[in-house]
Amino acid sequence: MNGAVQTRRGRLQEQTRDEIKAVARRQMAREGASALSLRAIAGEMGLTAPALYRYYPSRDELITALIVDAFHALGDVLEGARGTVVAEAHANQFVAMMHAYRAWALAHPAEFTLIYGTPIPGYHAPEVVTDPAVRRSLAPLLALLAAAWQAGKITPDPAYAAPPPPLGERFGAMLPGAAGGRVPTAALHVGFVAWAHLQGIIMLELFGHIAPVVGDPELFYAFEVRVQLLRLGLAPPG
Amino acid sequence: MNGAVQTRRGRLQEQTRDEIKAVARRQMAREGASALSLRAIAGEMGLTAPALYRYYPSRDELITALIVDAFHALGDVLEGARGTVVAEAHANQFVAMMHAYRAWALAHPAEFTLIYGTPIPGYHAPEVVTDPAVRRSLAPLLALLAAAWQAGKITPDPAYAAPPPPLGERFGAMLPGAAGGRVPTAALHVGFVAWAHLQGIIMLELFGHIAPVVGDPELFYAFEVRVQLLRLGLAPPG
DNA sequence: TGTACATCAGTGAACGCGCGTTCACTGATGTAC
DNA sequence: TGTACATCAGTGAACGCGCGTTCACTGATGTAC
Repeated sequence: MNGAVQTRRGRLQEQTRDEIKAVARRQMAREGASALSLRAIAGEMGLTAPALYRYYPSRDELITALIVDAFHALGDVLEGARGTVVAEAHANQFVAMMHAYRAWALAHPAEFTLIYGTPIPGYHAPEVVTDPAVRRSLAPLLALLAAAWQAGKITPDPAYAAPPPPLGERFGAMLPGAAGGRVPTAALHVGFVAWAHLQGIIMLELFGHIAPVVGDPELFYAFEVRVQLLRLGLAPPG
Repeated sequence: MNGAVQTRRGRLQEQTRDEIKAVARRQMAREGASALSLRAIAGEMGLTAPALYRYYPSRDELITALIVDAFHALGDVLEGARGTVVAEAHANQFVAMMHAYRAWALAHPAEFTLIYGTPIPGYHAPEVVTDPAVRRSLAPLLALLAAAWQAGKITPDPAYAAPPPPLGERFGAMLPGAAGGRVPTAALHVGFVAWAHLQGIIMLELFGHIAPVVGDPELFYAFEVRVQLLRLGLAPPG
């Protein structure tokens, strides 16, 4: 019985699947996410295109795998950044995570574009597969939010004191079941907006719309990260 | 001499060029900006592909024309929205313009994506041609900012009181020569950030990352527009 | 330990498709005298 | 007003390319007795 422990062939399969994804990522980095081509990947691996069908049933499923991987990579990076800062320094954790977020996006533009850029024409991601990956990617940020709230370190910007009720209801569902200390709507709202703000700026920077205006995108971004600390009411780091 | 006044053939030329662009826009709306194809456009017009070379020397030049048009369309929409509100009501103008901005993006996702989405692989926009169009698209917003400042209606959020010097220098160059009443750095900074914020949210919404979280993107956006009024220190509309 | 058999990775040819661009051409439209 | 000529829009065939996917196949790897 070839049960939980992997058989030799199984290991090789997985290894090749990983190599395919690695080559695909390299190729996306060069040509952009939408230029992904099975033939080119196979060529670079010294294989013929049909061989790839042993590993992925279609181009779309390969794309899905790359998307899932990208979300997980982002989540790992955020978690890693959080780990470099002592647990009590919530503001410093936020700063570290959001800088890691941007750094990852700049270092892996194709993967970032794959998950947050223009959807690839003709491809539609199966949400059942994608959804857990999305959640995982943002889990470290939500965990920080919940921890900081529980520690009494969050005082949402007054502008978010009373969001209209329909928004309030939805934000309540953001945190997984028992994830946090009943984080209130305003904190979730302002947290989501802070993420959207920085995420939006990163997209704009990546597509060339920030640098021409501000000159130094890194400095601009760092400033905005600190502004988000104010919005969250997290004391800025010393 | 076929001087400034157009010859008959010239008029027909321009008419056909416009039709090509219109068909291209329809096609982008269906298949996405990167699926733009000369053969498909020609087909839909009842022509063969080589015929298009009478009107555009290459696919890339057609794309450039579409980009320039999109920026101008956006600028026109903003200016139009501004015109629907009395000149003294700066806050109301801002609200009207930013809602028109989003409405245009949602109504013309392909054109919006063309100018603010993932760059089309293999295409690089000639900045000399593109740059004036970009400026034109944002001119109405900058004009509003300058007018509101001159009227003493702007009090930038304290967070933007003292941006780091390198940013300050750059923002000074945003306004064209004699455009405004010496709008100070802080106002330009907060204005640019307000634009980036809303622009980023629109991109996120368009690519499907807002609705799943907030339920009602329109409500969410309207809330954020009003928050930007606070950041600008523009009294919110009654 | 050795043999017979099943599994499976990878090949090579082919299908049918679409792409941008070039070229020599036809036939209609406009111009000059 | 009529004729000769130049201009130019559009055609059809072709070039060379790349794509995802299918199919019957070969040959190596692993398995069972």
